[in-house]
Amino acid sequence: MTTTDQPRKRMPRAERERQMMAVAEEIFSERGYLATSVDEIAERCGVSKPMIYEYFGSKEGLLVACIRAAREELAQATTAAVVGATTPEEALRRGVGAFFAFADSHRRAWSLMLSGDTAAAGPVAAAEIEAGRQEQAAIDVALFRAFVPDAPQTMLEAAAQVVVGACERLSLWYVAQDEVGAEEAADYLMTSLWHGLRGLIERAHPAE
Amino acid sequence: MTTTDQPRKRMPRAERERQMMAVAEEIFSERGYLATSVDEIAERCGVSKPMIYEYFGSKEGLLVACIRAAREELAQATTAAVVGATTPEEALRRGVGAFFAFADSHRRAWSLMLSGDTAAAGPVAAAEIEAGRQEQAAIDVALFRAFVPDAPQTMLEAAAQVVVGACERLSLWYVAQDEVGAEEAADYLMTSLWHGLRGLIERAHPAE
DNA sequence: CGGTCCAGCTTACTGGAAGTAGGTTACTTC
DNA sequence: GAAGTAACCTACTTCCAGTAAGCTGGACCG
Repeated sequence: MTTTDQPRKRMPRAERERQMMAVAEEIFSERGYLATSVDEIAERCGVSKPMIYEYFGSKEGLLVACIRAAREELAQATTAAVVGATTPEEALRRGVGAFFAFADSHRRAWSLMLSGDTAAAGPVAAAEIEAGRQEQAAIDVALFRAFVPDAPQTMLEAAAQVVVGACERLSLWYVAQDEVGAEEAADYLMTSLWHGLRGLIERAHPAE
Repeated sequence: MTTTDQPRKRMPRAERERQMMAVAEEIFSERGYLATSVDEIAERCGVSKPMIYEYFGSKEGLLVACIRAAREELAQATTAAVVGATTPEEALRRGVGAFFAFADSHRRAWSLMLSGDTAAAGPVAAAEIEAGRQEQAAIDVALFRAFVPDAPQTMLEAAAQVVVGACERLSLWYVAQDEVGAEEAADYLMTSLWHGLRGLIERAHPAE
C-alpha cells in the first residue's frame, strides 16, 4: 500500500519529503486538490497526517512545494535553452521549444500547476502560480525590448501577456490530446507568436 | 446590513435568487470563493443558509449560476458584434472589441470567472468555465475555417487555443491596470492575433 | 370573515476534513 | 547503556458545507 512497498520504515526527513511530494503530485493531479485529503496522502506514504504538517506546514504548503519544484525546473530548462541564440527569433523558437518539451515530459506536474483548482488552494499557491507567469512575462518583455528599444512599455507588457496566455492554453490543449506531436505544436505556437509580434511592431512603427 | 436595507422582508423566489447571485458575485470576487462561507452570503441577504441550498443546491451551484449568467451575456455580446462583418479581419476585430468591452464593464464578474480559485469550486464550475473557453474556441475555428478551408483541423484548433489564451490573459492584465484603455488593449490584441494567424496560414501554404 | 394551503423562512443538527497538542519509539552518539 | 533527538503516533478541536424537520404569513376559496 505504501509507495516504497517497505511496510512502514523510518526514513530521513529529506527522503520522506521527496516521497510526500511525489505522492501528492500524483494524487492531486489525478483527483484534484480539493478532492484529496491530507490523510489519504499520508496513508499512501505509510505515515500519519501530522508528519505532513510537520514538514510542509499545511496542505497548501505541500502543494506549493510541488509547484515550486516544477516551476524551478521549467525556468532552468527554458533559460538554458535560450542562451547562445543569436537572433530574437531564434531565442523565441528555442524558448518555446524548451517550454513544450517540458510540458510534454512532465504532463502530471504541468496539469497540476495549471489546472484551475490548484490556484484555489489558497493565496500562497495562487501567488506561486502567478509568479511563474510573471516571471515568464518579464523575460519576454526583456526579449522584446532588445528587439524594439523604442516601443511603449505598455505595448510590450501586453504582448508578453498574449505570449504567456497563448503558451499556457496551447500547452494544456497539447497535453490533453494525442494527434499532434510536441514539435509540431511548438512550431504552431512559435509561428503565430512570431508573426503576431511582428505585426504589433509594424503597427507601432508604420513609417519604418 | 441587508443589501436592500429593508429589515428582513419576504421576497418572491426570482427576486431573491437575483439578490443572492448579486451578493455572491460581490463577495466571491472580493474575498475569493474558498474564503467565503455560505452563511455569510445568506446573512448579507438577510436570510438563513438553507434558503441558498433550497434555491441553488450547493455553494458551487450558486457560483455556477453567477458564471453562467456572465457567460451567456458575453456570448450574446460577442455574437451580436460579429454579425454583419464582411471580412474575417473585421469579424475578428469586432469580436475582440466586444470581448474587451465586456471585460471592461463587468470587471467583477470577469475576474470571478477567470480567477484561479473559481475553478476549484468543483467539477461543475470547472466544466462551466472550460465550456466557455471551448465555446469561444469553436467559434474561432469556424471563423478560421471559412477563411482557409483546406488547412489541417489540428492547426486551426491550436490557433483557436492560442487566441483563447491570449484573450483571457490579456483581459486579466487589462482589468488589473489603469494606464491602457479598452480600445488600445483590444487593438494590441487584435493586431497580434491577426498577424499571428496570417503567419500560421502562410506557413501552411508556402506556395500560395 | 374563518379556514387551508404553500412559498418562503427558520433553528438546530450531522459529517467530514484541516489543523494541533502532547506523548511515544527507535536510531545515533559518546 | 544512557542521553538526546529525529521520526512518528493517537486523539483531539474547530470550522463549514450540507440537511432534517418544522414554523409563518399572506393569498385565495367558501
